[in-house]
Amino acid sequence: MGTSTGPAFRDERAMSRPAKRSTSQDVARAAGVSRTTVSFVLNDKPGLSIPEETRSRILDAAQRLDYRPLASARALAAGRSDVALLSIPDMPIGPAISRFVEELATALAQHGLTLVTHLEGAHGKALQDVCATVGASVVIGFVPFDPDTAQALYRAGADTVLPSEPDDSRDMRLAGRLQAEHLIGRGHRRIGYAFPGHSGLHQMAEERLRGAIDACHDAGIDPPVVVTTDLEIAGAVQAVTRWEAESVTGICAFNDETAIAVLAGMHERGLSAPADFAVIGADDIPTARLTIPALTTVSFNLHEVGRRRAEAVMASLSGRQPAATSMPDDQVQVVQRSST
Amino acid sequence: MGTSTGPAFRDERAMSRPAKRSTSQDVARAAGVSRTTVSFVLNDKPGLSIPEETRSRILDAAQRLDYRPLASARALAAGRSDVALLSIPDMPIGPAISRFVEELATALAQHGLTLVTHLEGAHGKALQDVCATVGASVVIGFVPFDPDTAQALYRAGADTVLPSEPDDSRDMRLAGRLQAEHLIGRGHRRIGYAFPGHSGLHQMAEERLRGAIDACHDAGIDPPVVVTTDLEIAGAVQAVTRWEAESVTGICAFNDETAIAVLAGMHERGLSAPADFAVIGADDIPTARLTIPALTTVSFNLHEVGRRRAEAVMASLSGRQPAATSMPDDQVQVVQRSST
DNA sequence: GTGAAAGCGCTAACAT
DNA sequence: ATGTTAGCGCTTTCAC
Repeated sequence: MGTSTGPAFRDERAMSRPAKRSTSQDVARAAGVSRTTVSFVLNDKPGLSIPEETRSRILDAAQRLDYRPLASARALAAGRSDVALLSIPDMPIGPAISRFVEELATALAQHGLTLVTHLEGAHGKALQDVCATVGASVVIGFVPFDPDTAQALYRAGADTVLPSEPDDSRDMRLAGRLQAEHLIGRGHRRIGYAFPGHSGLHQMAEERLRGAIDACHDAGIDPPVVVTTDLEIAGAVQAVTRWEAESVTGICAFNDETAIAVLAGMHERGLSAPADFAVIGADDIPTARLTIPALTTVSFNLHEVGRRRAEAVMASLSGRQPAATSMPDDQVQVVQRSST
Repeated sequence: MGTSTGPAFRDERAMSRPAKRSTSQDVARAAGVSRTTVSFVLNDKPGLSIPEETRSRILDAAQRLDYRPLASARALAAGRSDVALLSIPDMPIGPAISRFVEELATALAQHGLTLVTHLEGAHGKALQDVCATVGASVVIGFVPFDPDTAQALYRAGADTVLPSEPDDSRDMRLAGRLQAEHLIGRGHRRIGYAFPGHSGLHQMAEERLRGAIDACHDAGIDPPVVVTTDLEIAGAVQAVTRWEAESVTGICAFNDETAIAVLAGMHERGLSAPADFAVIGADDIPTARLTIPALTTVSFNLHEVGRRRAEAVMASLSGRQPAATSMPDDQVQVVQRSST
């Protein structure tokens, strides 16, 4: 293809790396004002009345030059950053979680925060290092961080770390409660609970289980027969066998995937839902409606949950009290399908 | 609870926000040297022979003060950052993807890069803004970005954007090819392809489908009968009906979830695998072994894939050619279960 | 080998 | 209303 005259030409335009970023100085020059004014306009600093003319002239220039403030410089100067870091525990990520992340990101964006996520499952980089590296001013977890970790995060530069306290696990508890109540409402008096095998899920699972236990207690029946069920047929069969022995008739699964395992275990034993056992999952993942039979499950209004979490973040950032959260009724509810 | 004497006391220790971060100045002072030296030691600048004594004195001080360079300052001064940003398309995230992310993060960490991810599904923040905000010097996508987007990313401050060209979609293609070859190898001469309904998946799906088409071509049989199948029973039933009409006997599904939908559609029609149709998925998600029957699927060695991708990133960062990638045989292969 | 000094691009007092 | 100025914490020439 190439002639022997020299490869230099090709390389010239090989990587079309465009013009370098433009600086606030460039914008100032282009608009015929000083950097200060540019800064004021672009951050529309309150308490300043800048002539519409100047303003639009600056905005124009910025637009034209595709100016984008350099994050590091801005952060350094301002002493804060717009980055929020979400730490996702080492757990199987499913559609439920990603939906939540998206909603949270969207909600935070409306407050000017940019969300990025870090998976705890990745080795080689501790959360506080990540926090420092991206200069996050907010770090958000699924469950409260233990004090040491939180401390480390603050030292790594975080302004606020959430969730700070118990409050936020209410949704989790509620899911478990709804599951059990649903089963109890349909006449089941002896409940089983399928607990996930994956250790990253334990904390969350404890909360959901707690909710189920509470519901049983309130209904005056025995607490659920808890059996660990990982995502393998063999284990599921064992679990099912155990429940049979205990005369269980309704099973709450930690989540939909665990529920699917239960269903598989039942099938293996020649049993089927809802006749032999009623089973209810949680999270309402897309495949929940594709199981045989379709899975009754607890569905979260992720949009609302994300929004609420974002509220909490903003409140905490501005030192306010995280406004009393609305009743969660519209945030989580069971969707009845045929497995119960 | 509080007396009227004043709430000040409680607030004092309410938030145990620890001592402020220590600066390189602090370390310098504590070690009795200048900031320069601290910087040299901590970044162990090459070509400098600093006495072991001084060095350890500094390292000690840094340790003791839990010193962590401020990312924004470092980035500003050095003109580069250690942040890599992975953009995940708007698609249902599953265990496969999260595993990949973890592996990639781990591999990159070994080269000093910190990976964070951004979900495209989140509205309100364009990728280039996120890139700028976190000061990423590397942006990684699943499929090559279109030129405009890539351009925007460079302007947003990225040093390198990947994947740059076709190359990286080879794994995708290969998955489709393996699916089809598996079916063909088992005697099927008329193949169906279940294409995902979710638009975020299309690009990837095209690649996989391409691989299947190639395989059919190589085997001298007709290309697959492609039917879009989203994650609903109704659609799945239609798809199955179509395949019946076309005398298809083996079905490649874009991924395991789509395969599950196919299985559900078949069940609804009173059909079952592998007798009526053989079906093969892709990704080997945890629930693939829990379907009825257990799903034959294509499994990726995510560890290897992640590592290779990290190599490519490092190569591109240092301007090198992305070393010829090893044969992919050990990176993707079909795992035979009972649905075929 | 180590330190002094000059910025990196931006924000925020403080002038004007 | 706009410009001047002084840093933010760090890296990195360039002298010593």
